[in-house]
Amino acid sequence: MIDVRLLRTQPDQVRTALTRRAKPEILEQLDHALRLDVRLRDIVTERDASRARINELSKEVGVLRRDKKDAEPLMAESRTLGDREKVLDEEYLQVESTLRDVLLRIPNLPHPESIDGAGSDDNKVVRGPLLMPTEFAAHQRVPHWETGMALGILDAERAVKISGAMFTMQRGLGATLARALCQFALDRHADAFEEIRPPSLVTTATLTATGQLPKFADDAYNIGRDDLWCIPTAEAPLTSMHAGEILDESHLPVRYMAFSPCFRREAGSAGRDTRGMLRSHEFDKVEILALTTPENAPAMLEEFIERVTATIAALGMPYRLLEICTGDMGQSHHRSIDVEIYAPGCDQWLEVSSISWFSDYQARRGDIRFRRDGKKGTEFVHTLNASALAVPRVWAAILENFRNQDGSVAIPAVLHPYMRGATIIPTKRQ
RNA sequence: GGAACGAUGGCAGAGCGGACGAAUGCACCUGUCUUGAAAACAGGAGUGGGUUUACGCCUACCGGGGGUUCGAAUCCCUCUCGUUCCGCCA
Repeated sequence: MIDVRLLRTQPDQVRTALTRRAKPEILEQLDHALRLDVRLRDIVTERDASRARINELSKEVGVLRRDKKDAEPLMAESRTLGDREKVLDEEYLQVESTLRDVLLRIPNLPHPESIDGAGSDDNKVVRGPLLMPTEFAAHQRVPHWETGMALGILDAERAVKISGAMFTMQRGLGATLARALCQFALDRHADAFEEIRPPSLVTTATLTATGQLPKFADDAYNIGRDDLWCIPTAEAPLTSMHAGEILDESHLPVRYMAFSPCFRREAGSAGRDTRGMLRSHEFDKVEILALTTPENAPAMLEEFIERVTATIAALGMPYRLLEICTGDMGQSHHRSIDVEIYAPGCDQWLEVSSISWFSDYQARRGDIRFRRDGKKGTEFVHTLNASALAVPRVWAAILENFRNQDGSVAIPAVLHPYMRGATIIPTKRQ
């Protein structure tokens, strides 16, 4: 959530920043919020004054009563004020919830260094491609779904039978490989991040804090009967761990990592990437996350970029980094960098990690604050997170990059420790 | 799922219609004392909102929401969560 005070005191600054997002309707929302804010403050002022008078009266009534004097006129005045207050209260609640709803839908201010652009075509490659061979062999130009089926490690048909379209299933060494990727990613960051195994179902408040709700409700699975949501990423539960808390500065940064399943309805993407492992309703991911002070956030972003890049590079596949432009950034994002791996079989750059800095946007929604040592008052923390590794796309890229001439697939050396001795996924006949 | 009890400041724990933002203890901060520390003594200290150039003033907050009342931490209703017991289960 953006800071309503900033909007109130520096409306032009906020307007200019959000204009960069290239979505005109945002500016209308700003004006709406501004109008509601004015009205809300009027109500609060009148309501507080009324309360003050009631408090005064009730004290006087107490005194008169004790002295056995007539207090009825004061009581009558108080009753009248009470009636008025009730009316104001109702309007306050109504205006306040409308304002909150409007504010929750206004996106974050982009970072000054984020590049301007209208959509994904304007994203800019800022590093790489690295580890890119001059050319790929013909046997690498086979899409992973064909290789996966041929090797018997991917069973898309049965996944569809069990769960419907856009679900997938790995078997045998394919399943082991998927789990190995998780274990590998977790181990890469265990030096600095506490491992969490969070719940996969969370409350509405939790998904609101990170920004998935209320605006993107259609993208998430809702368990209406119990008012719970399936997490689209571990970012949601990890961020909300400290919701409503005031942390000591000395405890920052807080660093967590988690393996979790991720559930996405993929509303609006029907027909896209339907084959294979590139887009599905459920997938596994290892996420890293930090809560930090505003001044330490840029360094944390750099650290996240280096950590994720090093993890991906260790797998030995071609990759590049993209700076996401203002028009393509997610609602909560202040700045984002994507890591993509090249998959020669389907000839696509696959997004396997998104590294994001949310400034205080999520912290304000989730009410996550910190207190500076020896200082009064509180400030909102900054949140950052990154996919350490998104399993299915990396899995797919491995099947394409490391496919041998005979159709078998070599397993990257860094994963060998997690593969029960396997170094290759052999063809069925072997 | 059933029953009982509970939820108060960083923690512990009083208060059960009026002077209660809330006793007391611990922890914390600042003084005095001390070469320094401890102890002792004195004092200070919560969060949000509104208003003010500012000192400040007002307001809300005793798990959440609603009600009764001139007035609610305190009475009533309701929800959530916790503990214990029973049932059921991985």
